[in-house]
Amino acid sequence: MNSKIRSYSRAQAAKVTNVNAETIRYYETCGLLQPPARSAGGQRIYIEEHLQRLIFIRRSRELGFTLKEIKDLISLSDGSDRSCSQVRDLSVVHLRGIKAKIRDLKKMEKTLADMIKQCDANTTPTCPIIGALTS
Amino acid sequence: MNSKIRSYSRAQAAKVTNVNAETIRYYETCGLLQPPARSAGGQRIYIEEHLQRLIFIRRSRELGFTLKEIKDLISLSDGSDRSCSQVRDLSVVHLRGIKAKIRDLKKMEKTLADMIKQCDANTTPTCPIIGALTS
DNA sequence: TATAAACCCTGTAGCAACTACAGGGTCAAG
DNA sequence: CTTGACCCTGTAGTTGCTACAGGGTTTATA
Repeated sequence: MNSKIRSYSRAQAAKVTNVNAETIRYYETCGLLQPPARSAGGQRIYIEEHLQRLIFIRRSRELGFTLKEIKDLISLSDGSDRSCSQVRDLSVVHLRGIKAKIRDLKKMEKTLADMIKQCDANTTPTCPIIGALTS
Repeated sequence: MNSKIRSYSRAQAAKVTNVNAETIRYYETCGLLQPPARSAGGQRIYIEEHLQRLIFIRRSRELGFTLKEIKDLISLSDGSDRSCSQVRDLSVVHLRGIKAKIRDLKKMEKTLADMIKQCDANTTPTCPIIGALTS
């Protein structure tokens, strides 16, 4: 027993999660990150749970989700008083959007891969990347 | 012959591309969209090429790319004086990022799909979505 | 062909999501 | 017990839009 909980300062949390230290504070004011405990002197003390959520937020942002959408997604897992059918409906909506994003990214992926192949073959690169997402 | 080029007002372009009319003007000031021809009265006249680029920009934004990154991607195809190896290197970098995004989205997709299945089975949803992108 | 509705122009101001100070307090290593 | 690295709050700046305001243009229609 006696398992100590590892804690982190803001700078440490920033380093581990790769989220800017100021941004961490911002997410707290937005209600995206639950306010952490404070030291006697008033400094924030983060734990693993905060780090996990920060990583989730960062990766979701990188995938083009808005903070509102991320709040929505988080609320699916934070035990808020939501009925099973509400969870289902919200999930279905987001799942549709995610599938569309995967489709678009795969088109881009193919276009770039082809472009690299062309370059490797030393043929003139026509680089038709715009076409990838217009059809 | 005598094939007429179909042209569009800003509002028409906005409707077709699903990009806000003000945003279209913004992209022009940013140098993301080439300035279109103007009517005698000074109003912008867009053609197909503009619409294609606008759709590309919108979809890329939805996928989390910054305007700078999009400018970069566009420059791969606009015949700028870039060497084949430069095109290759830029493509490789972006390809890596795109593959990572696809991986993350697939994790989210699986998590949400599982959640929906759970809900359909009427079991208590534990909704572990945060875990999806933390590992 | 007059005239009104619907659109466009530029410029500027507002919003979301950060990011970066300023001016001061806290903490821990030496 | 000091000194440097960090933290606090608040505010101001940046990016990427988005929405006016005040005026000109276009077009449908009477």
